[in-house]
Amino acid sequence: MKFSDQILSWYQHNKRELPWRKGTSYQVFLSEVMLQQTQVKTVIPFFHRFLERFPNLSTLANSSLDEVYQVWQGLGYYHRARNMHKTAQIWSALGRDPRNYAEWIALPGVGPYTASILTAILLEHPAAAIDGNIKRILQRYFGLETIKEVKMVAENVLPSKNYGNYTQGLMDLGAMICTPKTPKCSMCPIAEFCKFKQGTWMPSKKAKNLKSVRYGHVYLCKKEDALWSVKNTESKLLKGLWGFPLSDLKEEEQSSYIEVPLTCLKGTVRHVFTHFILELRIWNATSRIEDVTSKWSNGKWLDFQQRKELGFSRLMRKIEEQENIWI
DNA sequence: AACTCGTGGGC
DNA sequence: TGCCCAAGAGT
Repeated sequence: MKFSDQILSWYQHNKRELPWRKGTSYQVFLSEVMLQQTQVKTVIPFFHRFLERFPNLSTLANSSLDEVYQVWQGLGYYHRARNMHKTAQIWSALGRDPRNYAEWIALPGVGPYTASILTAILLEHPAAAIDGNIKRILQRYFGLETIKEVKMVAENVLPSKNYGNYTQGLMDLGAMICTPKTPKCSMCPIAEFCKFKQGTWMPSKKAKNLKSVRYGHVYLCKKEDALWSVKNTESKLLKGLWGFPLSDLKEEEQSSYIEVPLTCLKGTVRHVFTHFILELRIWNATSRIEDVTSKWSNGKWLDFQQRKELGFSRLMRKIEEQENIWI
């Protein structure tokens, strides 16, 4: 049996029931954006929450970007929220669904993978989507090294129909059987001719990435029940989200960034990002309200209830959670 | 072409 | 625990 037929046959009997399968084009699109670099299990609650707030394309297109950030908060990679909002407006103005790969990939936040899989699932046109799962399966099965080889093979093994099911079949196989660590080869429908299973191919080792630490300071100023809060419009990291006044980040530990005698250190917080570790010192800067509010002048006094209505990053929520202890 | 961009699952 | 890495895209 052909490679693609084995995948299709396995998928028919083993597919996962996921909330976006058999959904509208808008729902499938939303799921694909949320799933970029994010596990299915993490996405599911966010997916439902998002649809509750923005049930269809036009409600999203007509919303404000801040509302989108509010619903997206905690999911990470916030440029996705920004691009989704833009794409919704373009798509909504178009008045119909994109008709092919070129129209999909022209949209902000839609790259080669997302454009391919939407073309396959929604249009049933041939398109070789390559994500982490599919790359891993093809590399193992055919013993491939470079991404160039993977792309060629992916095109060559495409079926002649059922492109959506075939692609999702590969994804499910990658997520459930052909996992990165300890794949379940005994349950795999294509183990017989797999070069990895046969032991004739092994993945090349990756250089391990050493995560550097960056240091900074967060300043909490309290007035009655409110904390001085600012929206990040400057740095790309956590852009568009709200938080508390944050110093520039440095490679070395440093004394307080603003030149005032802050003596009331309340604690530290460590937060792990993809490419670095952030360590912040948290200050009670209430005695320096003037300094802080003039340096971060575009802020607001927000109480707990008001902050709940805005998009805060997980990092800032972590700090906020312990506010009562610290202040 | 590397870097940047979040957060949490899972082992 | 610390570490890899997840349905990648933009620059």
